[in-house]
Amino acid sequence: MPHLKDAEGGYALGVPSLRSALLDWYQHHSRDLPWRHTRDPYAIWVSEIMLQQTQVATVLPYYHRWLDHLPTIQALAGAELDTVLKLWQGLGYYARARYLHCAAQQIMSEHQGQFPQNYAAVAALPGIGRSTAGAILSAAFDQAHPILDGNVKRVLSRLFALSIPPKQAETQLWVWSAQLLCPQQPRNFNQAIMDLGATICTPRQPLCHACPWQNHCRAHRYGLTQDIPRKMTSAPLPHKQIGVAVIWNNAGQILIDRRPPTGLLGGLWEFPGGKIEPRETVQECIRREIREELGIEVRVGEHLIDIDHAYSHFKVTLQVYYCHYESGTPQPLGCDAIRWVAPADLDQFPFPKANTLIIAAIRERGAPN
DNA sequence: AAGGCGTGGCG
DNA sequence: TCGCCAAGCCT
Repeated sequence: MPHLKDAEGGYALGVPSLRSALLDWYQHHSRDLPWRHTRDPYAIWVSEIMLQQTQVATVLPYYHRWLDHLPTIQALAGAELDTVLKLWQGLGYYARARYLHCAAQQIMSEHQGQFPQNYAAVAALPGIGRSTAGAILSAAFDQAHPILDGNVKRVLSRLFALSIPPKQAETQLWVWSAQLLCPQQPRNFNQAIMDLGATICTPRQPLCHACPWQNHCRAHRYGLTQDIPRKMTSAPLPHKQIGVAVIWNNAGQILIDRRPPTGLLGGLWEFPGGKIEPRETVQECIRREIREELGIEVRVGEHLIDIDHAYSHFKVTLQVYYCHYESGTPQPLGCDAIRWVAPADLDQFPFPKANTLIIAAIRERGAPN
């Protein structure tokens, strides 16, 4: 298959020359990344999961710390979920950590503790989709499976001057990625095309003068690199007001709860609270939420801090108040678990980012009067 | 099959 | 301050 057609079917690109140009470029311009120094499928798997929707610089410290604490599939499978989430704290998209944990246990029971080497078995593991399966199998075992991450989508969209958003052309992009993939050097080719997207074919101000595919690239030829890939228009994010309670008891402890095991921030600990309803004061909201979620009565005291935070699909303002426990026995009505914790022990639990700011504010303010 | 799902860096 | 974007997957 010597040539590829672009989206309109009107042009042809020479596959052998594209492959060799990219592989030659990669020989001198590859990034030195820690997961490229190993063939251990576990380490490569961990890196690929961490790298989903997350940049290399963010992943690096998490990657090293993770492998220090959980160096093998067996270690991960035997760890507590709290330990796993604590190692993941701050990386976001926490389902990734839950899937890693679950998949490790699955590998222990179904694959004798050995990471599977065939595509169907790998893609069947939770958290591993088509692209991550291809990335792991090509990186660890040099198997010829295509990948399609954000880098590859952007590179191919420009190479072929794709006129619609990549989201609407997934099938076409997969075909291009598979047809371009070099069957003799799948590991190097997949790593190379990702490096090309990360260092040359960047989202803004691509460095076309240094690109091995400059003379093949339709977007560059037509002066469209700034306009491709085309982006979907998105609605503005809703903004919610949340009342949050830092509830103290007479022993100087604070009440925290663990969120339900799935969904937003699933399995993480937090300070209890909830959405402020229309025509409701923050204080009323907090008393109501604490009654509904924990079954206890509290007195709302001094204001601690307001925290603005943006999630992937909405924004929040957390209005945080010190509260005092008054009556009732705390029960996990709207959550997974609850605990009274000394302020010094809060660090032991996995909290989402916005809640770590609350912990810092508690440390500054100290206990209420 | 769209929408849910975090966080940090950038212009 | 704000919106956009980054090595996607699951339901």
